[in-house]
Amino acid sequence: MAEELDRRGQILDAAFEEFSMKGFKGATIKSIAGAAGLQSPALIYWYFPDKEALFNAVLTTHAPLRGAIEDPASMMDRPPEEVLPEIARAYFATVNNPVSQRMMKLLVGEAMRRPGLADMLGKATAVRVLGFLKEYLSRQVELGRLRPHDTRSGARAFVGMLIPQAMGTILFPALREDGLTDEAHVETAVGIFLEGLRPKV
Amino acid sequence: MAEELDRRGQILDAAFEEFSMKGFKGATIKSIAGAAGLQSPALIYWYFPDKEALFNAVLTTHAPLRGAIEDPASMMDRPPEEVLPEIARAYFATVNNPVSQRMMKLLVGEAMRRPGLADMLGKATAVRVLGFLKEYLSRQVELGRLRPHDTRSGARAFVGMLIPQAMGTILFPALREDGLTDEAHVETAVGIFLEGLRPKV
DNA sequence: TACGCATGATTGAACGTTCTGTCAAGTATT
DNA sequence: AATACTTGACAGAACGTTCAATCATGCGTA
Repeated sequence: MAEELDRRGQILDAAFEEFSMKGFKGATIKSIAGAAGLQSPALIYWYFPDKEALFNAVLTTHAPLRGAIEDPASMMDRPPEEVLPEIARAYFATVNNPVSQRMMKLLVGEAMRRPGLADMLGKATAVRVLGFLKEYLSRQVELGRLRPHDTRSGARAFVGMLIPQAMGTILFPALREDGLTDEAHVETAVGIFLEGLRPKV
Repeated sequence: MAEELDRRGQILDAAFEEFSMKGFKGATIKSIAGAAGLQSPALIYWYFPDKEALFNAVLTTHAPLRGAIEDPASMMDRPPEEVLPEIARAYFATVNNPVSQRMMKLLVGEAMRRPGLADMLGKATAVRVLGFLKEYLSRQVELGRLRPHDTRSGARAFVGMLIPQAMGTILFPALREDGLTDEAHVETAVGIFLEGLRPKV
């Protein structure tokens, strides 16, 4: 049978699903085994030493959470009118990816109770993205394409502007009821941001 | 003894602490009883029918989560240069309140796995705040104090700009390492927003 | 004042269930 | 026959919850 080929992968997939839906405590070895189509939960212990190890394996397998920024270096000198919408669209693309959605739910839900995970998540994602954006904004200020400002703040402001719309897809469907599309939001938000930082003449 | 007066309150406080730290599944009746200084977990069942009811009681007692907006009606006609920083500061004030922090951790952590709670949270908080802001921005456009734009987007952008800085205090301490203060961020972010929506001459 | 008693509050022990993790025995494949 | 994998049964602990028994307190009655 083709589907029996990778038992480990089967278990990992089921565990990912279960953990992201119910959390670490809420998902049980039995429910994971059931979701994986195993006849006995004991089989999980053949592939993983314990529940915690399975959880970590799930985390690291799906970990990449590809940075939305493809080629940081090449972006540095391109104008913000091009780069910022690109970043925003890449951001919404990952947010709309079902696998990424599950991963975010899992990470955020669990990070609340695992300071170590929160720290990792913060450093790996937030700091890296904000860090790049800060560098980029500073460079654009240098080039005279943006008004001088506190780029730490600018970076936060830019990614932040996208967050409520993203939360609408992940967590609060009620937010989407006014019908604002991602694309429309990108245009307006990026417009406000660029206009707000346009160099004075 | 004064502290023995309100057993129910004692249990609620302990449960709030435990639930917010460990989540619904992670917090046990025994650990809550211990935190409340009870000799026996059984006593909890004198005051609450079961664990779920205790959880709901915690939620509703601490529920208010006071809207950061004091008097919506009076704000509508005041200029954005005044109103927006006020809202932003009120926002950071609640974010820096330890009780609110615990409540947010509890709500966010649990909302990931309780669609009903997520929906309530979305409607009660997000939609209300965004709704008010949208109205306010529309009114200011009407008054000619802001450039015409999609105010659904504008509202999201404004509250969003504050979120990354807020996450730094609640979830990702690593974010604060660059030393940006709330006040500095409010000034820069509000500045970008206002400049970005300044009416064309 | 003294006594019997109702009532709310509290306790330790116990119950049934569910959980993680183990084990010996099995099957298939090489 | 040896190895890799799979299974049902099971041990031990922890879980939420129940229960009978106890305590403290105040009230009515003699």
